[in-house]
Amino acid sequence: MMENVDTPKLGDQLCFPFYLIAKEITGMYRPFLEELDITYSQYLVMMALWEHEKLTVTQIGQKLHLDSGTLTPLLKRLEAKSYLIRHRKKEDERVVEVFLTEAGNQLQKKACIIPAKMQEKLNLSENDMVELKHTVDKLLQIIEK
Amino acid sequence: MMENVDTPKLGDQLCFPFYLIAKEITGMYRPFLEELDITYSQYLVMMALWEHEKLTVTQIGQKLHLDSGTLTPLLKRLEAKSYLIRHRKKEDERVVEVFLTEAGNQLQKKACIIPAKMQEKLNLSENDMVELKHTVDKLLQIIEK
DNA sequence: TTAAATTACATTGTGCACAATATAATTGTT
DNA sequence: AACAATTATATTGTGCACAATGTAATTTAA
Repeated sequence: MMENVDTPKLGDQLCFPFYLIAKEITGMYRPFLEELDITYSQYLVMMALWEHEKLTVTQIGQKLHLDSGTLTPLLKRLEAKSYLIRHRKKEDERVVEVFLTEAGNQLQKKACIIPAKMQEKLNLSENDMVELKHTVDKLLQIIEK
Repeated sequence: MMENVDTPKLGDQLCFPFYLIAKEITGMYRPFLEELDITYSQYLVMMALWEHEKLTVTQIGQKLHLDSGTLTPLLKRLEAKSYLIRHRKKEDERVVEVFLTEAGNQLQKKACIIPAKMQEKLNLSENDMVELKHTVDKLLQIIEK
């Protein structure tokens, strides 16, 4: 096993399965999210706002590991759909605060079914789910060291 | 645990850690791949070619789970760097064959160190590595059902 | 208190990823 | 042989993801 270590092969490495899984999982979300007219990344932002209601761009970036180059246009699209409002803070005009709107709050109710739908699609036992989450969180800690 | 199941939260779900891990891992490859002047996706294509030398666009797409909309421009960029050559098959002009060039073959020698460098960066025990690969491959099978 | 450094976003440019559509060649059917 | 269906790739358009750079506001320090 692992013969010919000096040739990088698709099947040998950890990176490729993770790349694939991330793609496949976001693909599995797509049909559900299309009904809400949002993308997967937009869903991540909305989840952050459902938990906090008001966040600065920097705070969202820290939570999602995204920079302003990604977030600024993404937030503008969510604002265009009126799921949130952006405006600069009075006390410090450098920071842009992002507020959940009523429409954004309503969206949460539609989104509630998504986790259950996904769990159904994945069809993992509660046990496998917990184990997998544990493994993955451990790896995340290592990576974020 | 898992209180308040009807609100999708970042921390509760499997999708977000996988999204993060995939991003972080490709980010870890970036400095090594920059030395070869290729991106992570281009590295995947090159790995496929190092194993086979000649592949059609469809075959590459099947291996990497990518469609022609992604592959065509990507392959053109690799061709511009002269790591591969594309041309249509004589017997069936619909299919484009992709050939590894000598420069592409030379690139493999530079790439050989990458897996070891990555393993070092991740700093996982051989045991953790095997266990993780097993978990991940199992999930991939479920997803690809 | 003014210059320098830092902070927070925005902008620009490159490169995926994928849906939808287009095009051209081949294959299958009658 | 002629037409329809299929196949393989290309094109177009949208939306991330991220590096590099720009800009304006704030903070720090001499």
